[in-house]
Amino acid sequence: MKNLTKRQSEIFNYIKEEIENNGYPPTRSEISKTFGFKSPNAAEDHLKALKKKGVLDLAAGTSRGITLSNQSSGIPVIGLVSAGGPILAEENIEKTIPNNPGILSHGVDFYLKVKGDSMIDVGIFENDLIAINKNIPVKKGSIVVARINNEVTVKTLTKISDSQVILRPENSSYPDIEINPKKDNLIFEGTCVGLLRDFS
Amino acid sequence: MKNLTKRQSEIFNYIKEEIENNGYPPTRSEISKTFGFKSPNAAEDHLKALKKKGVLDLAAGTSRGITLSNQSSGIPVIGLVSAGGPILAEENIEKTIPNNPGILSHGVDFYLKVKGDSMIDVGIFENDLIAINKNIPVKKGSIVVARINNEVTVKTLTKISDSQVILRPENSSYPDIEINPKKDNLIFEGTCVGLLRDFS
DNA sequence: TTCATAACTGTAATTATATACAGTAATTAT
DNA sequence: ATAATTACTGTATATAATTACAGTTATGAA
Repeated sequence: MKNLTKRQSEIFNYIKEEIENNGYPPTRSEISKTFGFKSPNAAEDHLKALKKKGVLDLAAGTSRGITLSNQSSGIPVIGLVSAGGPILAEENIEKTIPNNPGILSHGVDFYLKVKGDSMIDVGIFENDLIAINKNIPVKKGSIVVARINNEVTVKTLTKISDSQVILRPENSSYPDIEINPKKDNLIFEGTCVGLLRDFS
Repeated sequence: MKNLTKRQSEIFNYIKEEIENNGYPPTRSEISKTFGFKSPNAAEDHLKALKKKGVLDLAAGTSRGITLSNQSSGIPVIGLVSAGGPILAEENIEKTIPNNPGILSHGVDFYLKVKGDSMIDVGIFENDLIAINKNIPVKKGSIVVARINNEVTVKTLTKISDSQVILRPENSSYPDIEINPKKDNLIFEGTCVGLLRDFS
């Protein structure tokens, strides 16, 4: 995603939503009407810019011939997170899978491939994909993706205060993790909103 | 689905595939070209028929204004199965959720909402949705949806022969179920190919 | 037998849509 | 300082697309 401008993001998201809601992409006129453009050419220019940046494709001479490119229509699956850097950095993205609006009650920003057996008591197994929303405020009882001193882990958040955070593995063989957020570097990467398992 | 004719099914499936492949529905001309119609009106007639039968909707005056109706674009979620009758009967369908091609490696014919805790050792919990494919031949080791004397259950198939079938609950508190297919009425409704859990 | 439905051909007209060209103004990169 | 990019207005036009009307032929139901 080659940094869209603010305006380009707005246009792009609108197109995405239209496809989701109507089942087909908007025309230049519809885009113009929505954003108050007085000329359909404003929309045309935006489409060309978005195409140039690789987030969509245009079929020439075709009404509503807008297709979102794979990278932009899919949701990234994060495998192993390399230390440092943001979780959604290119090198962490194992693949992308199609967006599936309407299946889960919350939006999904990315999927995380589960490593280890620390959450088996709540039915989260190795290699399951857990759906993560970055924007839901983390709260007690939620299953969260936390980064503790640059190590990423999935646990149940059982206590959260200024001086102490407790993360519980849902597996009786593992002890709780107690963190002092003033001493340790703790970042919440998101909340688990769903789970996907593929029996292949 | 009010029994489409053979031809109508062909047209309908074509439209479905086009949307999936291109990201937007076909025009009357494109439909006509694909099926060899010499008049775009042949396509128009078909679209009207398909609309009348409730499987799609048409936006007037809108190019490519074809949307698949929910029932036809979604995959049924089966809640409690009433005794007798086919599993996909109207009264068993709790809701439908959007199709999500590309997420699971196998096709999904329906989702079954899990009742009980008999499969928790393999991470299948109450209220999870398990994705079922009706056409994969059941085999040893698969998690299957079986109907035994009209009762529907989800278990691991551990033995299958002419004289004996063993279904194993994945929970040490429950004993294996041994069935004599010659005596008991055993039907395999499908194989579990995936799992979906919504943390709401 | 007659009527409705299905599955088309053929023509035509309105309107929906893509898209080029010529500008303007502000911002950002070189 | 200059060029490129962003974000538009305004006009125009070819063509893409919907959709109505008038038929034909075959099939199955009332």
